[in-house]
Amino acid sequence: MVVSIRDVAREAGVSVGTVSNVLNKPDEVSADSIARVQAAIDKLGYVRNDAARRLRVGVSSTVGFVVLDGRNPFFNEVVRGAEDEASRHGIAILVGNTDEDPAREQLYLDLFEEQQVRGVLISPYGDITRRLERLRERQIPVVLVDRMNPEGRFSAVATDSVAGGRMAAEHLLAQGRRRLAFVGGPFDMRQVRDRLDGARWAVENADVAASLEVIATDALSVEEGVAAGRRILERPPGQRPDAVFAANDLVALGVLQSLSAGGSLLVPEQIALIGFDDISFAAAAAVPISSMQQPARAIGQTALRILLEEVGDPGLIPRQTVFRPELVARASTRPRP
Amino acid sequence: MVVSIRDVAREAGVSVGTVSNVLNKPDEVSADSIARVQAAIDKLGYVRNDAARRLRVGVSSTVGFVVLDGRNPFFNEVVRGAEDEASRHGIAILVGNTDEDPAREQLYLDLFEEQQVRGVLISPYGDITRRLERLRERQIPVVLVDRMNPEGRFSAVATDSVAGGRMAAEHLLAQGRRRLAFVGGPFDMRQVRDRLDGARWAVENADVAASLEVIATDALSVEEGVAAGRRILERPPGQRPDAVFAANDLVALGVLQSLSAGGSLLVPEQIALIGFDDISFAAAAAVPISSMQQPARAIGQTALRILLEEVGDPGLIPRQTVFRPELVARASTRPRP
DNA sequence: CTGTTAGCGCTTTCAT
DNA sequence: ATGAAAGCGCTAACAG
Repeated sequence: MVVSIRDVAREAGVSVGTVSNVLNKPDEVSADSIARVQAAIDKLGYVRNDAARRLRVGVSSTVGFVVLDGRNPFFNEVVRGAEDEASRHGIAILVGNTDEDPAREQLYLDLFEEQQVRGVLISPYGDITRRLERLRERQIPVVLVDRMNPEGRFSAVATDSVAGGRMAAEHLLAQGRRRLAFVGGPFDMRQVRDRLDGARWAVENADVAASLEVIATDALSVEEGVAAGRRILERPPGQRPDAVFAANDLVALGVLQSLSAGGSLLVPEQIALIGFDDISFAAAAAVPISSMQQPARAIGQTALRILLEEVGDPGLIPRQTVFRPELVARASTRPRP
Repeated sequence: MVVSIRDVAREAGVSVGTVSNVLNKPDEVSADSIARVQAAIDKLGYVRNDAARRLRVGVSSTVGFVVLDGRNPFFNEVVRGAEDEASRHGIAILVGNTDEDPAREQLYLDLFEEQQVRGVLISPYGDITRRLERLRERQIPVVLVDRMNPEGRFSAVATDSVAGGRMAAEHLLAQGRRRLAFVGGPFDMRQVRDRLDGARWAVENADVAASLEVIATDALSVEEGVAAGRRILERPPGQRPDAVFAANDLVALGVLQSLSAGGSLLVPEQIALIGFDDISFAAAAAVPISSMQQPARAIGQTALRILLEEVGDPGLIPRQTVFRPELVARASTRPRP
């Protein structure tokens, strides 16, 4: 039923070694052999058994990518970037979604380890340095994505979230806003803390008197954004912030949705709004949303490139690649007339 | 360096067979052995070598999912649904993006076949029945996603695109629109043809005199939608359609973006607009976009469930599961005042 | 350049 | 209930 390299060899009238060489080192084989083996492969419909190959060689040609939120277009762009780079090296990417669930994070890491993936890209949720170190002991390099690794134990590719938070808040202040609110959470997500820290710094070091309150959410989702927006609406108008910095665009979209429900349209006249990531849907929103742009595609590409370099040379010193976010100002933070 | 079942056996003072049994059939092993093997596993940090296991048993615990467009939130929801179901069975999903490229479609199918995945979910682009049949010959079941298989050779889970197209057009007609335009393409995508066919049927069988023109795009993307919208804008106002049915929400978002560029805001007053899929961003658009909702999550779940059933019983007769799309009417198709 | 052959680590008989 | 041993399909080392 199942065609093995043996069958191909018999059909082509050569040895299994030759067939293997045709597959792996064609230049060490005569043209004649190549032709006959190819013919046999086509005739028999042979497909190499990757398990056997891996058992022998010890590594696979897949890279695992543990993603924080598979429904966030930002991450999909990052994956896309990694994929682009991977396909150039004949590598496929196995994507595992954790949805901010540590148990699933574990599950996928275990799976990848069993599968002896060539390397792991991960946008980590909790603190899993230990787990990742074990992977590396097993010769499986790890590159952190969308998150720095201050201790420098792992290579990381990310955007400078602190700078991004600062720039976002500075932009709001420059537009004349003074009562800022940061909407986001949970705070055990490093990116969230960093963005808030940056914003806080900007407010504290501003030339003008301004305040920053925190409106915490349970996740970075549209739904949580909607809920946060409602909480703002419930307040008497005088006590509302005059600007909202959402931890990412999904939250921003949610906030916008509540704030403009019923045609009230408070944005940007009464409340300015800025998000983070600059997903493509931010520009198409009811009120085009300002955002801190991250080079998502480039992040994915770079991460994969570094990963492959570490595969090639395990002794490589981990390096941190930091992209600078860029302000994309749109209608949602236009100054009041 | 790398810990094998042999090392565990030695450490625990049992044979490799027993270790294997502890791992796979714990009830055929004495409690004492289980305890000692467990201890040894923990101490040594043993991780099963999936390649060896697979070589022996012949199947893996992954399912491949060949996706048409990884950046379409609709597909991400479908993947999510499949993942939910998969994680319940200890199965991981390997996602491959084709971006409507037949070559990449091939590539991923080859890869999955080499990897002996447990089964394949696929939203196919071209006609690859032959290729899929070969997979099935190799005991790899295939379930089509988001696309029916009229010949009934494969199980399929999809939304009734013809009905959806019909309902969308009927809705536009009911809002008093008469000059409809279908924006979408390419037409070798089955879903696109079906949606158009449904719309055409509705127009031809309407009580009123109405027309339907086709504005073809090269892909179902926001960019292509933008381009199509521009072409509409270039016409003299009298020759523009008074309603646009976009083949999916990405295209609809693009069309909306051109039509409302420069603050002209033709939607819905002059041109009504409806999309397909009801991705979450449709509701948050500049003008909330009406759409034909597909139960994306349920589609993914169902597809995976059927796939696993076919894994268990390869003789199963293929079945077609069809969901009915639901109209979600929003501002973009509000009747003219 | 080609053929022969030894395992990679695991599961699964088959004895015991 | 446990141990011994065969062998899954492949690659790489070696001999020719």
